[in-house]
Amino acid sequence: MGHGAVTAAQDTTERVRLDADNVAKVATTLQALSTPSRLLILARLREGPLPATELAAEVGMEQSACSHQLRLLRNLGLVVGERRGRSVVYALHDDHVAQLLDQAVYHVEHLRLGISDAAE
Amino acid sequence: MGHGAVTAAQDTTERVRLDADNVAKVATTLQALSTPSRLLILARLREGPLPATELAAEVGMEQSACSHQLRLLRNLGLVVGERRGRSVVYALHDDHVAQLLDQAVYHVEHLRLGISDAAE
DNA sequence: GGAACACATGAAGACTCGTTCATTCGTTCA
DNA sequence: TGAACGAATGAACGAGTCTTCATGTGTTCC
Repeated sequence: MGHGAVTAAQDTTERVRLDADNVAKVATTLQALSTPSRLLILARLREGPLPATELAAEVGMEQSACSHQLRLLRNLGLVVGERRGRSVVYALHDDHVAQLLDQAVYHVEHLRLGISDAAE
Repeated sequence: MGHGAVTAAQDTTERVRLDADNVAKVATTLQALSTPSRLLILARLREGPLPATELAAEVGMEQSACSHQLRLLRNLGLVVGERRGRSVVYALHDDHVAQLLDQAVYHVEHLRLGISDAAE
């Protein structure tokens, strides 16, 4: 069963390792999760694959805007798109993506927050 | 228990829930982890509390730049700063922050990547 | 009080990002 | 082939972000 994969940073994991190389990669990847639109896209795809147009409709974006973000997510290896007829069906690339999503949401929701948010 | 699909973050977790309200909060918080400078700051603090100036030195930032980012992280509730003499000692606010960091790094490192990164 | 240190803050500039608009490419079907 | 649909692309504009420079606030010690 779970050979740790899930509980992720727990037993499998070493320390938080951030060599100057990794930092950029991690930052870039996490930036993909740092915008409402992309977050909605990923959350929707987490429930299952979907053609681009339907996806755009469900997250309330214009087709073009959604396509731009999908390209970004594709380039980062977070989602994949496969042609099926005249549609392109998108899906999460990995289970790591799904877990990253889940855990991120989980921890953010459970942060003891005195958040002001307005960081001006 | 395992109602399948998710496995999410541990067993405590429900589905990935992203109401329009949460999305903004999650996105904003994750954005704090989406920049090399802040990622380095958090990673350093994960090893233990540190006065602001030493922190800035260790991550190779100017005092001012570091202070700006620390304010942002403080406003998000990710770090806390406590005055001790003429120094202000910073630390991660929560264990959730530490785990979020660890798991994010873990998953990003393990993503099966055909990443191009250059997203143009 | 005044000097020296530690940190915070404001303003400004370069840069990046996300959206929209218009157009192009690819596929299906009559 | 040509019309219609689905998706990708490029240019461009407004908005936000991160850093630097200069200055302000708070604290310690003489």
